[in-house]
Amino acid sequence: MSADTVPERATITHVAKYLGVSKSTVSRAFNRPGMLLPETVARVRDAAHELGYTPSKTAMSLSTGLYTSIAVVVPDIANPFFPRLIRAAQSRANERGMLCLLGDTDESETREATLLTELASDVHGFVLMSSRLPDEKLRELASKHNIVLINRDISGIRRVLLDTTAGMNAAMERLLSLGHRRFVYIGGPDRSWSNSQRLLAVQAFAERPGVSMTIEQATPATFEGGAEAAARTIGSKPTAFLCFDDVVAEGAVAALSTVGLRVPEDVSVVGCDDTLAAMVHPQMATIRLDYVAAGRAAIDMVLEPPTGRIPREDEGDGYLVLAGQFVEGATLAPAV
Amino acid sequence: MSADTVPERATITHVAKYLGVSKSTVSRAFNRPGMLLPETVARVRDAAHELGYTPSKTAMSLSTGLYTSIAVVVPDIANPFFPRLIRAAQSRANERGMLCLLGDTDESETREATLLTELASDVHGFVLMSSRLPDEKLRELASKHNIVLINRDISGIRRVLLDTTAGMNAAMERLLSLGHRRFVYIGGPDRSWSNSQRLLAVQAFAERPGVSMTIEQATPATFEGGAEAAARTIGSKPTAFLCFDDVVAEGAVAALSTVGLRVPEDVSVVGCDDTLAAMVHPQMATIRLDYVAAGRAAIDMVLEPPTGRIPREDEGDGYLVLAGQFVEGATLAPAV
DNA sequence: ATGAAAGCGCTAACAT
DNA sequence: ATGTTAGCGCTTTCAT
Repeated sequence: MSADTVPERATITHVAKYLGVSKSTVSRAFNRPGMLLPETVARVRDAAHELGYTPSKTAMSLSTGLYTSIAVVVPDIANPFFPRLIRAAQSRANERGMLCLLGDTDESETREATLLTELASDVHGFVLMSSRLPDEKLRELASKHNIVLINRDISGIRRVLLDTTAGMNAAMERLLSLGHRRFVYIGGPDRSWSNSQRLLAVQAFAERPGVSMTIEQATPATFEGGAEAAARTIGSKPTAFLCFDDVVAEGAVAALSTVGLRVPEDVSVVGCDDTLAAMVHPQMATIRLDYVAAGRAAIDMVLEPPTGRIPREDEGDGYLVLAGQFVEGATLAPAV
Repeated sequence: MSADTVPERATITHVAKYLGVSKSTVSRAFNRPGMLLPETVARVRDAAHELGYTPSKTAMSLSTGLYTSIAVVVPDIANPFFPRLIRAAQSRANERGMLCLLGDTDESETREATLLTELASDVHGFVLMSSRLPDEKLRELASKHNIVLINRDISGIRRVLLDTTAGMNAAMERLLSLGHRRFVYIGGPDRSWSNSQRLLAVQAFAERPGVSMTIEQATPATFEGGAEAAARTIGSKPTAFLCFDDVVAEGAVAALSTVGLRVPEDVSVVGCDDTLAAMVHPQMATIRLDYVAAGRAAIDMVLEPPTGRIPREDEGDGYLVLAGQFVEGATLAPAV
């Protein structure tokens, strides 16, 4: 416990010498035990255990050209949208014998690009969550590297999409049946795929006869941004708020309360992504996403082509849409 | 974009041949540019750029014995306590030219131990956040590997502690001055250092004359667990709740509301860790932690001894306590 | 069934 | 200032 030097790490050579066998034998005892006498395998394994030998993945990778980690890249790990996705990815990666290298780009495009090229020669592939890179850049990168996208819809690049359209529609339908007519949508990041997708659903809904829809953007898409955006919409006397995500939605609840409007008695509020909804009071109506399936699928996609082959554009494969589901909450009530 | 094969990755040899120089020259152009003619450096860099050459960290590590990633290990990345810590660590690691390998152990002791030994030969060191391993096991591992702990207090092992004692005391003092006398503490995970620490503060406070303290445990330490635990304490007619963390606190708020008690009019509630507090309404009083300092410090500690030297037990060094701060919220009011 | 030797991409003495 | 060589820990032909 108070050693001043780190004990030398046991290598394959140590084990080989210790046993008086060749390095190949030791290697095979782990990778191709079938090639060896069962008894030899046992002897090697025992010795390895005794000496505390663990194969160096670094050396293995260099020798085989096969890499054991997958880089998972996110714009901001503290955004509650990502942790569950990451957990699912990491868990699946482990099941498949892989490690996850985490890259937080701090919302920076250049940081993301740098990360990609720097890591390219040392990972099996990439899972890019909500990438901030432009389409063309992503296309270029995907042609060189093994890349899977989450929540970016670019044809020709393998991707998994957490689609909230159906969930949003269900939520709006429900609000309509509760008598709501004057809606507000508090949007999120401009360039984000999730937001454009949600916006589309909302705009289509706004075409309904008798429905009015005020659109405001939360900048940034945080609690405070949501609160400010919500405050700006109060003039339109809305009775129902749809929000980019749960955090923005909580901000809206706070802003409404500030001007004396209670949720759900006076105004109904719906969040999205189910990040906070189940951990707040009153429980928020939201759109639930299948984070586990998404994270798993992304990892399976990166692992699928042993070589980082990119599917041709016309292939239906390499493309997965997971539909989010509307879940009721205590933030919903009949329109006043 | 629809290539069926991955283009061969450029290596140092390609660049060397392309330029008609030796591999050493290419290597030096990147690592010891001072040794070369400025013009040579430029030529090499241009060629490298042209060929799309990026040095392989894998090869570099194998050659130098220096590893470029730090393993960050957490029991559950979806627990909101960790993401900000991870972000800070990852950001600091980047500043120092390092990568973060993420390990989510899914609360499993064995998984954690396995991860440690498997990764040991391929990373520079480990940051173990809220490790679930027993003290002795941790001591043993720390004697072999370069390990830094977050929120585990084991003498002889370098560690950073997010101490909430002062913050809890301030919170309790504040509640006392608001006239509260009948308290409840909803505790968290049994074996957790954070919980024992909080429990200690609470128990000391309970000694105050006139103060009553009911202690109940949230199992698990989630929204639901918090709600159930809170419900069990209502018989003691408490007016103030202290909770293991913000999530548990929100659960308590929900449970109180179920029995018709409003926060803060009837009961005051204080959370901990500031994970949710600023994103919910009403804003929760909580103990704010310096996640950035903690994450940074942990990385700096792993990086500090170029060799993974463990400080002797009597060294004051390798030990950092960061005191959390009580922050007011809208969940506080005078006792009824 | 096992061993010997070459090589993965890079760095670090040791020349020159 | 640059080139040569050996070697990091492992896998993989190719022998035996």
